[in-house]
Formats: sequence, structure tokens, C-alpha cells
Amino acid sequence: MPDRLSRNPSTSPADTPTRRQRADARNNRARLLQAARDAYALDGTDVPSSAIARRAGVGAATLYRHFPTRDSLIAAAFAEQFGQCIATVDEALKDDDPWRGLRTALTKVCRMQAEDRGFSAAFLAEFPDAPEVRRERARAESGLARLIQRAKDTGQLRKDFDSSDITLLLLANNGVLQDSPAASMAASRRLLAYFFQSCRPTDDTPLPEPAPLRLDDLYRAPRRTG
Amino acid sequence: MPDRLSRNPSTSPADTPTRRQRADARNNRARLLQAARDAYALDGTDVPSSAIARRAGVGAATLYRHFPTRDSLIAAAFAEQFGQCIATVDEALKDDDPWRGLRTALTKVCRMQAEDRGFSAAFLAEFPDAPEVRRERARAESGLARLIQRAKDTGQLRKDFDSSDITLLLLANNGVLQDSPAASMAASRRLLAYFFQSCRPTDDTPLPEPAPLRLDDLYRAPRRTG
DNA sequence: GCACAAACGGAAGAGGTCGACCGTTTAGCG
DNA sequence: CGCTAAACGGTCGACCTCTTCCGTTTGTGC
Repeated sequence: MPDRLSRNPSTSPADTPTRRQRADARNNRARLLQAARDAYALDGTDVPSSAIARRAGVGAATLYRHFPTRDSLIAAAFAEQFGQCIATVDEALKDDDPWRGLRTALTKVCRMQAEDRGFSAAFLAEFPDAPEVRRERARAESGLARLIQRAKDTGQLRKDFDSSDITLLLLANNGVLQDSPAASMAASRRLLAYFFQSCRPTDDTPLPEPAPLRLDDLYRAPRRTG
Repeated sequence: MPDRLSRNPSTSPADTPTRRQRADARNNRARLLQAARDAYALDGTDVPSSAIARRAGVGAATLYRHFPTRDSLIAAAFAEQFGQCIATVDEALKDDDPWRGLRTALTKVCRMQAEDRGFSAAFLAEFPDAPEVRRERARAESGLARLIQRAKDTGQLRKDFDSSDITLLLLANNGVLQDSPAASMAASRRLLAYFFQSCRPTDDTPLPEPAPLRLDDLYRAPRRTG
């Protein structure tokens, strides 16, 4: 029961859903999530679970009790940031200027990737297929599609822009991340600037075929080290 | 030339440097390299060494005898392709049109990355620090710098283009690679098209600060999965 | 304060990869 | 054809990570 995909602690601090949970358990759970976020942000999601447990000051068994599998810990640790990404799209849709909205949304997400390498990896590859996540993702996808169409309609976005280019950008952005968040931010900024430049409708040179990438590919692709 | 650091058989078929090497040993060595290239191209460089040995039809000990460490096998397997990359720069310098030369060189290297995921990973992260390799790299780097300057001088390349942007591109390109070479190629082509578009001197929007990346960073950065 | 169950920590098992040893085979040469 | 040393293959130990078990501690309600 741990972890209906991660009963978000901040959501309902006082709820007693099915049964009583002991205070120390709740506490440990929170510390594990924090430790995981810290460790992942620094070194990526391939740090050993034992390191997370140690960092949180609990035994390995306690970690496993709260998060039966390695992936469930990763998913729970980044659930909040994942939600932020989704929300970013909703917010972008509210912008009067769709192109500005799109840019802002992409900038935010790329920044989140650059700031937290662990999140970037999790965002790209390790999120669970829980139906709720799937639904959110679909919503974000359709929101992006609408945003793209609007930006094209206002003539600010080149007509041969494809929604797969969003995926392309996020993958590329993940690729340029470095060890230090500062270096990652700089690289990400530069990449994004290049990208935005070519998004403008400059008629003379058409782009080649879009890549066969859908947003789903972000989550399915084994992001191998090589 | 490729491969000091693993006496290359093709270098000098008839030389008897220190001692005689048996024919079967030479044969096995070649098969190991081929097996490694095949396996790496398909699944990336993290396939177990035992799988390579099996694929080559030899025992694990034989692999280890030829390539004392995992990394030495990877380096040897991709030495040739690495050399091609270097040569690409030399060739680009011969082009009358520096901008065309630069584009051709980058296209070739990106294509090599897309075609062979293992090479991409090796190219980016696992090449050895053998002095010769280092020298070649430095030569390529200075060649690129000259190429960039010439392209700027002819007014075909934006003035705020930075040599670190080459590194940025190669990292990004590696990031968009997919499981299937076909999908990788499509993604890579699209990315490159976007990149080239924004390389043209469009005065209105300056780029942000260049990323603190040097070509060396390609080879040093732990390209973590996350 | 007591009792019970929830939760804990350490240690152990399973799986998998890297690298090393060793008895056996085989190429190369006289 | 036969000898010798190079080369071979299977196996074994070390290491690391994930996951599980079990005896012990601790929070909570009566």
C-alpha cells in the first residue's frame, strides 16, 4: 500500500485514508524522498538505493518497505516535478501570445531538466505507466498541440514545425546536460536559443521530415549510456 | 596509426616487431573487434564482455588476453571510426566554401553517431587518453576553429557562433538517438537542420553566453543514463 | 504503564559482470 | 613428424546491487 504511485504527503497532511500510519513511518518516507531527490539531482538516477537509505539515515529494508521497487522510488521522488511540467503547459495555454507561451513552457521544462539531472532522466525514461500519469501526459500532449497550432496561426511559428520537435528538443536538452548544474544551465540556454531561432517562419529552407518521435517515446526509450 | 595501445594487425601485416604472433591469435583478435562493433552498434557499449566473446566464438579469457580491460576493447573497436571523424575535418578544410565544408563535416559525424550508437557513446565518453589520440583531437579542434573563422569571414556563419557549439551539437545529437538506427537518423537529420538554420547570421537576436564546453568535455563527461 | 502490532535495522541470498587462473589444445618450425 | 611455447576455453573468486528475512525496537491506544 505504500505508494499508490506516491500518496503525496503535501496533498493531505491530516488524512487517514484506509488505516493508521505511524508517525515515524511517515517521517522516514519523507526523508527517503528528500534523500532520493538530493542524490538523484547530484548524480543521476543510477545511484545505488543503499546510498539513498544511508543518506536518509534509515536501513535498506525501510526503503524497500516504502518503495517496493527502485522505480517506484524514482517515480515518487519526481511526482511533484512531473506535475509542474504538466501545469506548465496549462499555464502556457493561458498566455495571450501563443508563441510566447510555448517558449516560456519549453524554457521552464528545459530549465528543470538542467537543474536536476535526476529529474531529467526520470522525466525522459523512467516514469511509470500508472493510468493517472498516462492521462496527465495525454492532456499535456493535446495542450501542446493546440499551442503549436495557435502559434502557427499567428504566423510566429514556422508551418513545418512538428509536435515531435518538442520531443526532439527535450531529448537533445537532456543530452547536453553536464555534471555541474551551472554548466548544464548554460548549455541548455544556448541550445534553446538556437532552437527558438530556427522556429521562426523563415520560408527559404524547409526542414527535412520530422523525426518519428512522439511524446510517449520520451518515456519508453531506454536512455542508454551507450 | 589508429591504435598504438593495441598493436593493430592491419598496420603492418609483415612486421615482426618483437616476436611472432600466431595466425589464430590475429584471427581471433579481428573477430573480437568485429563482434564488439556489431554488438555495440546494436545495443550500446554496455553489453557484457561475455556476450562479445560468445558472439566472436571465443572464450572470455581470450577476449581478456587481447584486451586487458573493457575500455581497451571499446577503444580499439572504434579506433577506425574515430580516425574517420578526424579525417572529416581535414577534408572540410579543403572545401572552397568553408560553410559548406563545416556543414558537411558535421553532417558526417552526426550521421556516424546515428548509425552506430556504440560509436556515439564511445566517441563522446570512452576514448582513452593515449597521447596520440590526444594529439589527433587537438589537431581536429584547431582545424574546426579555423573552419569556423573562415565561415564567419565569408559572412555565412553568425559572428557569435562559438566553437563550443560544435560540442553542444554533438552532445545534443547523441541525446536524440533512438533504438533503431532509422529513427536515429531521422531525428539527427531534423536536429541538424534546425541547428544549421540558426547558424546563419541573422542579426536580430543574439545568442546567450556560450556553454562552457570544450571538445575535451566530450571525452571526459560521464554520459550518465540519469 | 502495558501490550500489541507496526516499523525498524542489519545481515543474508540471488543475480550478474569483471577480471584471473590453469590444464589442454594447436600453430609454427626444424 | 614431433616438439615447444603461444594461445585457447572453462571455471572460479571478488565485487556490487537489488531484494528479502528475522529478531528487535518503538509508537499508539487502552
